[in-house]
Amino acid sequence: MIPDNAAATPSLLDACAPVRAILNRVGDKWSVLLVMALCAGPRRFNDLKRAVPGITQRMLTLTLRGMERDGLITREVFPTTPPRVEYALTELGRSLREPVEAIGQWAVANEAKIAAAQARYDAVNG
Amino acid sequence: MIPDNAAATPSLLDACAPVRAILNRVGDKWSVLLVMALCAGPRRFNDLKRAVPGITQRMLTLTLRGMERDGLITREVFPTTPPRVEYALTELGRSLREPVEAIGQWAVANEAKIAAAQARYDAVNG
DNA sequence: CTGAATCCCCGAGGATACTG
DNA sequence: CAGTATCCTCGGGGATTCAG
Repeated sequence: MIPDNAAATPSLLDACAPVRAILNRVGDKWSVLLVMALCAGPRRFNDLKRAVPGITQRMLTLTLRGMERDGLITREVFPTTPPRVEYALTELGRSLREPVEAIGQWAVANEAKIAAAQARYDAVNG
Repeated sequence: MIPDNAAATPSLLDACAPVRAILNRVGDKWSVLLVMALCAGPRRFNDLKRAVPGITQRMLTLTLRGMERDGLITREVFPTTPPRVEYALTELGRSLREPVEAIGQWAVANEAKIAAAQARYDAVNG
């Protein structure tokens, strides 16, 4: 529960509300992997399942649903037999790649520094 | 557990390993709020606790520890009575602000689109 | 004041089986 | 093929208490 003084300091938490919603998706392991998997073009359900090793059907469905709800991907059903469903990034979803890749490049660029810092920290502490 | 065919498709998951480590921190609610709280300058423990409404002592401690281990912040102890500990962003921590703010600006810029997409989705579905 | 330690709960998410 | 339904566990994280 938010304490009583929340109204006195709303700026930080409230201002970040929409940002955090995005961060929850961006920080989500499966979402990021799916965005990357969909960069090349539309893909089918089981195709994505194979492209993202380790994901379960459940999480694939849930993540795709969430991303579709956020308008990041589209879901197109072809009424064939067997059924066929294609997922594709929307313009919005593609535009998300840029800032996400900025984070990714920061991570790659500073990977060594972070590893060194961790090694230093672990050496001093247990 | 990663399935046996992990070795056959290592690129996607493995290439993202360091990135995901960062994303776990960037996507972390408390980490982001702490980075923002520390932007203005060094702050003390209880000062941060007040600045980030809703955070518990436990999570504040754990998050600060993690960020210190990653080399994002420094922890300086002043052997006074009562004890006094100041936390501050490192150069690395400050450099993280840029890509994080890129995400933030994307979120703000596309907030309306996302809300609209969600409203559309919710109108069609339950 | 700055933590460490403890308890506990709840929900994300994995495994499995079933359906249109 | 593309999901849905069900069960279950595992750990993140909140509340509380103790310590230096």
